Amino acid sequence: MPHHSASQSAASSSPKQTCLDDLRQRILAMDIAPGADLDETALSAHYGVSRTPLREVLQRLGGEGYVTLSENRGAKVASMDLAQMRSFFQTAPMVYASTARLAAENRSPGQIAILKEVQSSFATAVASTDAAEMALHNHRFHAEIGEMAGNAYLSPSLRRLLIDHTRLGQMFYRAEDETDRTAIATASAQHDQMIDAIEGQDPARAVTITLAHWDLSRDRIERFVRPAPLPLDPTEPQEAANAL
Amino acid sequence: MPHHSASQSAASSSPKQTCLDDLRQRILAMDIAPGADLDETALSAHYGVSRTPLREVLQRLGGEGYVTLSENRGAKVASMDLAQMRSFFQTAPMVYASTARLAAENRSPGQIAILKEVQSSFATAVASTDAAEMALHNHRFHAEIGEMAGNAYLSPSLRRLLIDHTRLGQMFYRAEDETDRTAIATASAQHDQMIDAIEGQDPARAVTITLAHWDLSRDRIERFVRPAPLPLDPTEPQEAANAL
DNA sequence: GCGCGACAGATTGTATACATGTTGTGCGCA
DNA sequence: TGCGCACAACATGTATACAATCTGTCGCGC
Repeated sequence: MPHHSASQSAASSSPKQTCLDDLRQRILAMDIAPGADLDETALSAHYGVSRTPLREVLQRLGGEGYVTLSENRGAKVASMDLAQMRSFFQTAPMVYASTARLAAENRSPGQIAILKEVQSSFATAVASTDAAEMALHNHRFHAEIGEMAGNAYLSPSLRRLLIDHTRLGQMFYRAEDETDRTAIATASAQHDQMIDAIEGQDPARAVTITLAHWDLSRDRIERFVRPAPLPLDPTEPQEAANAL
Repeated sequence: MPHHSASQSAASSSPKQTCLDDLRQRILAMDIAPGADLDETALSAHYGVSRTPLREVLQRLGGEGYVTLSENRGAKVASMDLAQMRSFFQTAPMVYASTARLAAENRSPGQIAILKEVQSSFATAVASTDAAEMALHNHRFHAEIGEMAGNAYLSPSLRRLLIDHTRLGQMFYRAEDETDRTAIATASAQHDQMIDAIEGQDPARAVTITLAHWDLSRDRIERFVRPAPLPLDPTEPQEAANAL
């Protein structure tokens, strides 16, 4: 079996780093399902590293919240049970808003440049309707805002949130109907507004836009979790029922 | 050199687990200073494990925020520079308050029992004026409230905050004058009140007490960072200057 | 005398072999 | 036929040997 090449540009880093990055990406893209076991032997063969560095990678992914480790029972991809969903919706707006505020206060010009580039990649993915790429670039976008915030005490929670948000977002970006496509366009426009607010060091506006962005995302996710009921009158278009 | 035995009861766990727990404890107690390098060979000899599991322990501590890892340059104990202090003070009240609210909402009876036991140990340490034990039991107390909150997205930040709060607290608990001793007694009383509020499922009260607890702690820490100036009139007692 | 480059020691990173523990299977027995 | 125990196959945990990288020092040349 040939090695699974990382889809990103990442050029010439060590095989261990490649493995780390690729596993993160595959988990985010739900290429590896939540709850799946990660077999050390298989993965080490796959990435062409021995088990020793691979296990270190897993330990690290464990620390970042991508996987859960249990003694003598290996690593599993972090699950996304419904009990956690409640926590997710409770916690996300607070952490996102705080991060946006801090990013607007502390951002450096170099970081603005990076953020714009990431957003450009995101827009490209949107144009090409590549769901996985959208979700991944959206992840990078928000992770970069986390970097700007420069708060070592807040970022661990932000990272944990973004993992599951990205995985949930796969469903969002994969959607095909017109309403969803509009929502994605809105989300992209909000990214541009966020860049503006952060670049202009306007914390209040950055928070406002971020919360609007969150509301949009939350609505889409909830719509997915609780999908449109079948129309009571089968002759009526489903869109109407969905609008409730 | 004999093995550094873990001071806690932890009985018969594996040497690797002992190593993990002991390193955490020593970092929290500032027995290993912030910024100190951790030598793999020396530590593996010290704990009687080989470098392989020791490195996994370090990876894990890295994920938890106890140490920072850099490529080909080993592990260092997480530093506590002044740039981060600002973030610490900004972030702590929000995270602590949110955690307290959730703990009051979600706590289970079994967890209440644990919390009371931890608080009992804390009170014992206070009575015996053992600074390191106070700080460690205080850590466990707040970590247990984090468990009660049961929010996987908030707890990473809480854990990161508690690490540095405990390290800063070493100074607090070590203090010797009457004012500080009163503050410690107040802190302990607040713990009892927090248990009450959480047990009674009163989120608002839990938050109020938690914020008061934070304010007390913050004042003590600031007092330490900006110590009392030498009295302009050397004949006057130093306490007066401190009161400003 | 100062700076630069090469070497040596030390430290980290990786691979492989082996030990330990877990899990599934099949046989025997009630 | 159903339950339980033993064993085998497999996966994880650990140790040791080796490779690669970094760091400090010495010596050479400018």
